[in-house]
Amino acid sequence: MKRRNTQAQAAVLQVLKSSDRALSHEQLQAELGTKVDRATIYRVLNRFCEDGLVHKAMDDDGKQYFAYCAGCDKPNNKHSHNHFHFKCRQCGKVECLQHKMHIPLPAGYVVTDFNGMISGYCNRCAPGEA
Amino acid sequence: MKRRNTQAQAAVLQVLKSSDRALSHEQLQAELGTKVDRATIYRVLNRFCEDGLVHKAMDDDGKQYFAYCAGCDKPNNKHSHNHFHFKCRQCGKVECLQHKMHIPLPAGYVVTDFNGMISGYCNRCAPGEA
DNA sequence: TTTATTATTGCGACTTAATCGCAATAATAA
DNA sequence: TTATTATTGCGATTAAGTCGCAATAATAAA
Ligand SMILES: [Mn+2]
Ligand SMILES: [Mn+2]
Ligand SMILES: [Zn+2]
Ligand SMILES: [Zn+2]
Repeated sequence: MKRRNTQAQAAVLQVLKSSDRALSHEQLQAELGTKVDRATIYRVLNRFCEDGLVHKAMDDDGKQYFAYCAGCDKPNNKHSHNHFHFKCRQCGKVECLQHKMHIPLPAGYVVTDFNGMISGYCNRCAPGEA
Repeated sequence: MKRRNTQAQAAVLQVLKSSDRALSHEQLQAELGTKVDRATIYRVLNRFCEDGLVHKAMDDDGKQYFAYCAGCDKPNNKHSHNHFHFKCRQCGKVECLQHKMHIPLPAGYVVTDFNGMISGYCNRCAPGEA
């Protein structure tokens, strides 16, 4: 299956690239308007994930967020998403955290994917920040 | 709202306590049979989570798994779930990993929840383990 | 013990997020 | 140009979890 350069993909990628945070399908749809179909957005995002162009993060509620791969680790030239994401319970922002993780696994275990999400309040929304 | 001791809760808790892994709603229902209703299981689990008796972990597919709180951290006597979970793509097992995490956050950020899930292959299922 | 209070349950309907089938469209190759 | 097929649009469908509400049962009060 060779990939083609399409309008829909370009549009989705452009939105992701110019965002400083991870976006939900909902948010992407809002940006794209009627230009791209709902199901298409999902399919495009999944393809981007397969290709390692974008990564996905699940929140506590089982909703997925997508971010363009910018600061991702590449140990021996293999793309890896070993960083956490932070979701603010107040403003809803989801952002990639810088810190790279390494989790010690039991012997014989093999990692294929990593999903880390921390929920809480960002600096703007933190309570007691009168 | 004061809690009551009910059949349903006792049954669910017993299954969770006697399991060495985190269980999905589906798996719990299978264990419990017709003894406890579907919606009740969900409600019981949510109550257990609120009470800090049990913790929840999301997998890549947005499906939740529940584990009885055994080896959880308690910094200054406050329950905290700062450990990862491992889900085997082959056998489906979800287990709590021992290692406790501490993620450095930007200044002013406040954590309320933590969800970490690693996917891959367990020692039994790892490919190339002929 | 009996009665009252209300947390909890069972059941079906509902919501939300995401996927799927399939015919139509449009990138790319021939 | 024409052919090939990856991709799209659209509606239907799935899957996981929640909700409303009347019935039930755990606890407290009498
Ligand atoms: Mn990445
Ligand atoms: Mn715990
Ligand atoms: Zn915020
Ligand atoms: Zn396994």
